[in-house]
Amino acid sequence: MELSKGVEWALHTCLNLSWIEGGEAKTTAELAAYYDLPQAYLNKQLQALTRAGILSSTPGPRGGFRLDRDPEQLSLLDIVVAIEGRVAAFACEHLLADGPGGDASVDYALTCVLSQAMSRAELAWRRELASSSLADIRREVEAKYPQTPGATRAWFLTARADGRRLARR
Amino acid sequence: MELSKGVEWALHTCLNLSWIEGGEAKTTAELAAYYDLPQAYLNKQLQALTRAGILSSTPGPRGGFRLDRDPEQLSLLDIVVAIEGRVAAFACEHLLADGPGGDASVDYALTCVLSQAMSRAELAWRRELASSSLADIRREVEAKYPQTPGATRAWFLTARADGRRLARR
DNA sequence: GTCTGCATACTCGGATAAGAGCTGTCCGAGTAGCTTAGG
DNA sequence: CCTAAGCTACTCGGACAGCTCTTATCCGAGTATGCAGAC
Repeated sequence: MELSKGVEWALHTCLNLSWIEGGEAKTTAELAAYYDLPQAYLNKQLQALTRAGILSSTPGPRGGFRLDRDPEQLSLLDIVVAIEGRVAAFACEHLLADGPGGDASVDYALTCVLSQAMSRAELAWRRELASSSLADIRREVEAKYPQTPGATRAWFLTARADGRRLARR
Repeated sequence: MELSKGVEWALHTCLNLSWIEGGEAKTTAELAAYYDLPQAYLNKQLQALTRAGILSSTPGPRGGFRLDRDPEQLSLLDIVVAIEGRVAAFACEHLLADGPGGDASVDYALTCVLSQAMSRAELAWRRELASSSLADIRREVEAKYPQTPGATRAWFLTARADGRRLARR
């Protein structure tokens, strides 16, 4: 039970995109170069975010990705689910159905006490992630590290200038 | 991000063992037959539980596994960790260290706001699992399905009688 | 009858394959902008 | 000089391998039991 690395990348990339906000799209190459990530694989994650309606993409020159949702309305859970697909689903259906006195017509996810306990834990996890919006994170970072937004913006400006070099990676 | 099937098996098997309690050890074959599980693979999970000090094992004839800890002192988290090993650890260390202004000497797991948010969620999950002991689960099952403990005990008695047949599986 | 030694069968334990999913990579479809030729 | 068509280069998107971890299996080490033989 390990989270994909893509989740980490997606979270930080969404945060960076929320600071850009020039209405300007950022390419996979730029976003990957920021953290020195494999370009093509990050692109795969960005595709997933686009399918989920979190980012919007435009092909061709001057294309790239931009944030397509209000950070206030974008929770960490949205991002995690977009990348991971399904989340750890724990259900005892087959187990109890195959045991003595098992009944295939019963939904054991609802009756099994252990299954319910595991679901409560999973729910607590989801609730915690759903309670933090990207805007919350942004505010917290700005409070702790006031220079971060400006530094990030500046980096991406120079990156645009050096675009040709980045593309060679 | 999917939990091992072994977690589910381990939870139910520990619950069953807590009902047996005759001081008598149950073999992998018996425990596996109860849910019609692959014997050798369940054995692997039981080994992990033994290494974690949750079960105790005795080899040879009349051997098997028995619960080696007070159900009051055994949380669901203990069992999950025993099977899964490590739990979903989310840390942004390498990511931020490789970014602009990254510093290899900084522990970003403590400074990164996103990492902290993810840790809070994981903590909520662990706390929820740690708050349920096996004894709690047992009490709840006995309240909802009073006949279950007796039925389980009875099944394992006949299984002992039919031991030879089970071993052929 | 009782004790001792041995053979037997049984159970766990770790070492060993097969499959699924995550990780990483590459090339094609489509588009914006530049170039160039014509009016 | 202005316009328009074509070309170029750039970017996303999905299809294609490599690798780690989960799933599944098998055989060997060690032990309690039952039996046989001696005292």
